[in-house]
Amino acid sequence: MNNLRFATALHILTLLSQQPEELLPSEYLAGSINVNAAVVRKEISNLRNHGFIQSKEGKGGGSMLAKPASEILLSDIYQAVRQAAILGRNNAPNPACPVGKQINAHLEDLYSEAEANLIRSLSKKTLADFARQFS
Amino acid sequence: MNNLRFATALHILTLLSQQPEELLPSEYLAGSINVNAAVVRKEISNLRNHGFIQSKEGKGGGSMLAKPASEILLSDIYQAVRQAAILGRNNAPNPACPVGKQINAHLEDLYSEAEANLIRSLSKKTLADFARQFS
DNA sequence: TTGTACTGTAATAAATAATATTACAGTTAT
DNA sequence: ATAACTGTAATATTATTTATTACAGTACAA
Repeated sequence: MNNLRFATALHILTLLSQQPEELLPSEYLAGSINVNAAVVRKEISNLRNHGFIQSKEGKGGGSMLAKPASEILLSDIYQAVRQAAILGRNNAPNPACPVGKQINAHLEDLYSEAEANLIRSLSKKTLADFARQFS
Repeated sequence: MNNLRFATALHILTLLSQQPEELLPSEYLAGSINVNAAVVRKEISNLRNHGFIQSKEGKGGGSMLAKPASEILLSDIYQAVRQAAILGRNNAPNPACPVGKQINAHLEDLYSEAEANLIRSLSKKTLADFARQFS
């Protein structure tokens, strides 16, 4: 997660939540976020697959929220853009070493637990809570 | 944190905690972890700066824990290798947009809160707790 | 006092990952 | 038809991470 995806996704969703009746084009969203429109469209595609957004093609098209901002948890957004374990990747340790042989299993346990805690804490806020701060 | 540093650091410290009286050379540690010895020495240097490890140069030298494993919290290790916010980086959004102008401040708040929760959860386990699983 | 086995550190290279750019076929409104 | 969009893929660029190499410095031990 040393990347821009969470910030980008949340930015997109915040903008959409402010005009929930409007179809906003990707160029407009990209202009506010200051990234390339193709990047925005790719993230929108992901968020759409997760059911947060619906889009319309063609002239006058764009994207809007597919459900109320109050029903989208920040943990849902996190999980939609999640790519790797929160505490990082593992090595490929030496299986001939007693520690090396077992460490990845124990690291995985630790990572899942830490991530479950993170998700629990993010699930306490909705997109609506986050977006409300901007009005 | 989409990297190997947390896993590497915890692996080093686990090995050291198993032979708390011995000076273990970086080549040996690197062999168990299966990374380059220079990488191990660099991480050791960082962990030493944080007071977890002491090293001895020269023949017969190596590293050992500088304090009991029961006094090293997993959150301390996390903080020693931490490089970026847990939820990722921010964009450089358009300041002409009302959302773009404010979003980074709100993201920072969210990141700090999430990170504080993570640290709290990691602080409940010590290196000794983690290493105990291997015996 | 010399050889051996280490550390500490830096410079560079290589590999991997993330992002930007470009392009264009397909869709819809007018 | 034309214009304004989306969806998606291919490629290029940039950034980040890791590996490699090198070597001066330190300490032990014969």
